[in-house]
Amino acid sequence: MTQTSDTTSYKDIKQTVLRRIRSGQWQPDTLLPNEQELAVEFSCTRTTVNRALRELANEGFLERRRKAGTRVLSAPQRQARFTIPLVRDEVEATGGTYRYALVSAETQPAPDWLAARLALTPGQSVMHVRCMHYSGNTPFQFEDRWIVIDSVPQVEQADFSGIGPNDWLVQTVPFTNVELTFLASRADTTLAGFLDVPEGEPVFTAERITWLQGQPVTFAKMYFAAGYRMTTEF
Amino acid sequence: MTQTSDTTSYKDIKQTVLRRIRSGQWQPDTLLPNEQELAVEFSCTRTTVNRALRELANEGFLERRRKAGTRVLSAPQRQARFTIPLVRDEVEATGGTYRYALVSAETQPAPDWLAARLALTPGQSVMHVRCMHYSGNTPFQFEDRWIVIDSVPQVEQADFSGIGPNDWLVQTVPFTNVELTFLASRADTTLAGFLDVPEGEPVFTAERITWLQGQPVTFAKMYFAAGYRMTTEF
DNA sequence: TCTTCCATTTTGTGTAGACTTTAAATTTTT
DNA sequence: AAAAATTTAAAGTCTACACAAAATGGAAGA
Repeated sequence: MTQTSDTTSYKDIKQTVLRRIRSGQWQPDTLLPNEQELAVEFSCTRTTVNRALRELANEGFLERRRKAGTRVLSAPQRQARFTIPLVRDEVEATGGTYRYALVSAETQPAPDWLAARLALTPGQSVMHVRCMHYSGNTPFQFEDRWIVIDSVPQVEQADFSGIGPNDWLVQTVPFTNVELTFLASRADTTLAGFLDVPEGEPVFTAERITWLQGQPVTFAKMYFAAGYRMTTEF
Repeated sequence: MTQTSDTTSYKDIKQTVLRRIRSGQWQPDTLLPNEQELAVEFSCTRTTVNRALRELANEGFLERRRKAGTRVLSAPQRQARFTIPLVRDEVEATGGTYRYALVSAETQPAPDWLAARLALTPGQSVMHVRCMHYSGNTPFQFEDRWIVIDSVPQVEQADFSGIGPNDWLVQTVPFTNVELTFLASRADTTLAGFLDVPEGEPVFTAERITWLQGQPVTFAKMYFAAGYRMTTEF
């Protein structure tokens, strides 16, 4: 039989399974009927059941193991998905006017802590770029970035006075691997000046390391203005 | 023909497509060949190509639209997936011994800010639970939580002296919806005491609101010990 | 020139069936 | 008993095909 209006779709199955989990009908650790049985129940093929259950497992509701079957996860390992927005988009989403300003850009040998962090050879050349992102005239983010020149030689010709290093990199270098860290740091004198907050103020901070096929490309520290909150729903 | 060792799998296709994107062969905004053409190239069915491309789109590399085709996303909206670990797991993963201590638990009318945040009726009863999570004898996290009694009536009989409210809730109440926020806050006197840090210290903080079918269930603020970093790779 | 409508292309999803892989469970051997 | 080999159940993936749905681009009409 082919797909008609009365066909059970994989989305319906997902919904139904979720409802049963949430209603407590299928408690945590419960073993679900196997795909074949569910296919009979939903009057569809095993393929369709498979897709529904596979996606629910991806989303962290179920655990599936060959031969062992499918069971409801006890502590739903729900994973928050943060879509890291581009600064410009984030500013404009709040109704602000995005403005960018370059603070400094210079080539220098990598400081020891950076060399250690990125597994560089000591003294390897990096471009150090510092810049500000504003929402209107209010500081939004201070960006402190290092770019490994050997990995992105074109960076020596780049002009960061009009375009932010992140935008430039996104356009220029693909990447394979990102390590993202969130933390709370304290505003030192310099940072306090840039962000226009009192010295010692807690500052929400994101660190981002980007690799291209095992080669370190860039390390960025992004300091957000006071009161910044990173939110996600799931 | 059936699946043999020389069959191209959807995983191979994903790899190949990714490689082409990363190598620059398929630049951002490039329109990919359609599924039928790729199926011919990879000597497989369109179904298999479809799965590969669908997953890559889910992962944020491609954008797909009917009739318009599949194209490489210009600014890869890579999404960070944080798996929010249970505190116990997190402590034990670092080799520490997890210890839990209840600080206080009392039923009270919801404070105004909480009622506003959770859309409660003013003065609705909530259980306010405060507790500490330790790694060995080192403070790891201070948890400040409110539980809406109307949504979880059993909470009045719960005993939080031995089990943390989060563990209890996970076992007791399914949930449908979570809002998670990260921010940097400042340690006030109380918090500084619990976390054993100087007053005014920046503290990495997570707020979590949980809903069950539109009903607010719980609001939790989790204050992490000094130096805490939340990291993910993708 | 502008709008409306329609054909066409491309992805989306389903059916039916087969073979593959993993690992749990059982049996056999030591 | 314990270890090794075998069976077997369940998910994983692929083929081959069909129809559905969306949206683009062009044609027809105003």
